[in-house]
Amino acid sequence: MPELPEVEVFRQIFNSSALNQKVAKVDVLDDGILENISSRAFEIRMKNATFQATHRHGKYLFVELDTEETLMIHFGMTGYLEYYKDGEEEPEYSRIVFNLNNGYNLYYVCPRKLGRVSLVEDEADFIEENKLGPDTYSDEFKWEDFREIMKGKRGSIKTTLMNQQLLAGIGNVYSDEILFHSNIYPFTEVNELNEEELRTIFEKMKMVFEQAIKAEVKEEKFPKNFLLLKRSEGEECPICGGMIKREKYSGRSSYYCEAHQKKK
DNA sequence: AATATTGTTCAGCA
DNA sequence: GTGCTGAACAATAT
Repeated sequence: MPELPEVEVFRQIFNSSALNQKVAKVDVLDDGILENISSRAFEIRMKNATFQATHRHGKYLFVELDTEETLMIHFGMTGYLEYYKDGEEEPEYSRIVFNLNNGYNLYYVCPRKLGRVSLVEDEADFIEENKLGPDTYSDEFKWEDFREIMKGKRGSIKTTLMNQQLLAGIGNVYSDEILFHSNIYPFTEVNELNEEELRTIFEKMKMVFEQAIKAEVKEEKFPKNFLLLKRSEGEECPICGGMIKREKYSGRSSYYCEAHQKKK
């Protein structure tokens, strides 16, 4: 479930491993992952490039190269990165292998092949072309911006939070988590929420992301009062002891506490 | 064997 | 234009 915190942790792992390394050779094992570029062109243009810097926007990871291009990585629902010394066994479901000059390999692994990788000219242009909203964990993203985005919206708060064109980075799991800590029922209409409730959602969003990144998105390191450890019908709410319910919405499961996230 | 899972995109409809 | 729903994409775990 690579949402904003997972991608941020992937970025940090990338920074402490592959950053500043030079690509000796790239193997594309499945060209269905590549977007707008052939595997042959990708392999040629990546060869001898050096990874210079990383940025994240929402669920997207960007790696600036020393060529005039930027590597764009999106993880879909099941993607992740692995970094192993050459000679060790290749992870199952590897789709792209970056052989590096330092004798290590960086693997883009994606069992369900819903991720996308591409080379783009410019990160800012990519964000604009894809009409992505502001990154919700950026320091530049303030309460006033959030309030402005929510103004006049009609749909449910959960769908609105997950709309990448409004806000970049929140998916199914973390939208549930944010609303859980905000004491708000996920299918409340945005226009039914008052300013105080919106403010709470904004604050909890920052808190949830900060905690998740601090925990390196490892289950055992999460605060014990997090819903994502209890995503199953009938579990006990770690905040109030109420019952955790599940509701299907457009093919996705939402979990919430019946007792402290009441319908309006 | 059937179902749930996860993110994005798109078609069809109100 | 906005928002909702379901389907499609892929492959696995239960």
